[in-house]
Amino acid sequence: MKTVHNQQTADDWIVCLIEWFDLRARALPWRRSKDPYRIWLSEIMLQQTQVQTVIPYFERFLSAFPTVSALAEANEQDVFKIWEGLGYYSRARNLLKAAKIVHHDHQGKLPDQKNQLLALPGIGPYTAGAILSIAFGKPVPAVDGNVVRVLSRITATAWDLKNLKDRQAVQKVLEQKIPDNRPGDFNEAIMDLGATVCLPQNPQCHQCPLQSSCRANLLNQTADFPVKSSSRPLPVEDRVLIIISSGPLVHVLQRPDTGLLAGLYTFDWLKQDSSVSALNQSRLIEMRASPIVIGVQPLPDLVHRFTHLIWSIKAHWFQISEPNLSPFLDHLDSSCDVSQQSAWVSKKELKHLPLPKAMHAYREIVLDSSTESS
DNA sequence: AAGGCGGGGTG
DNA sequence: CACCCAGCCTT
Repeated sequence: MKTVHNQQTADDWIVCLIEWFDLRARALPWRRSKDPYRIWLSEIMLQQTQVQTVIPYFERFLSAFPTVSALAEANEQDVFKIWEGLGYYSRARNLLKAAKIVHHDHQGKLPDQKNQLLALPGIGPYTAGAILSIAFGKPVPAVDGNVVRVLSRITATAWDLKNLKDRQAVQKVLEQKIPDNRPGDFNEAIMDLGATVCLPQNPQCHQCPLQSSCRANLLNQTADFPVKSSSRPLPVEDRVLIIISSGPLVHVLQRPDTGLLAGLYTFDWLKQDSSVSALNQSRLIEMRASPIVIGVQPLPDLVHRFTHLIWSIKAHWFQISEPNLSPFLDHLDSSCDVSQQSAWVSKKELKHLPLPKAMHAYREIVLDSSTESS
């Protein structure tokens, strides 16, 4: 029968893919066991984050918090410190929240039901599918960016990575094709293929196990799939960073618990109620005029690019004679003058605070400077 | 449906 | 530079 024949050839790629995975699967730390906690942890870290970046973080996190219950007992600052530099810090916060829920409501065992997994903070459709298939052997697809790209090319369908409907369409297709016997391997195989062969740019079709069944390849149109929606230019924020130190103490701020870099620490920012640089200059001049200022030195400029905006940072280091911010309060960002969000810390303490990458170069400068005894 | 949310690899 | 990565959450 023609339809039957077409059906079989249309799915030939699944067998080829699994055979390829048996030969070429990457050896990754989280593939050494099926411990649901480890699978879960790896999938959270891997959200929007490349494998090579995650590996050292995964090992370190697991050493610090070997089990769900160990994590559930941890405090947020310790979790943030392990997570420092990995980005998307709400993942760490949600992971800790979820660990407490699993510890208290599920006897420390990650649930194996999709709705219960989706109810945990930080677990969405992709991560639930990955955990269900890899840790629990259930035939549920795990549709990430790689999977959309690979399926878009195999079927020559104009799916868009960012389109939720398109991800659901891919999910639907894969629900019909995922093998009951090896669902986790199937999901990981597609992702491995996407990460090592079916690359976003310049896919290596000559070494692809699916080259003879991939419609985009046969049409010589791999560049047309998936479709990419146009992106807007990133807004640039001009910021002036003020590092204030008094003897061995440095002043830091903890950011609010929502929004950009929530819960992490930075140094002070110059108040910027307008983008007029002349105003910045006058603020700096007034601050420098304070009698408690011992010296001011310029620090290197820095441009830090986020996903949705750019910080263009100019920085100055104020050394003052006493740990007292009051002469500066009119000129510093107002979120700093109240409560425990504002703190004077020693260099040793500074080393243990979670700081975003944008602050790391400045932290190094502060830590490297010899503590000058006046 | 759209935008916020880090940081890094790659051409 | 642009693109995008084993996405999720909020509005």
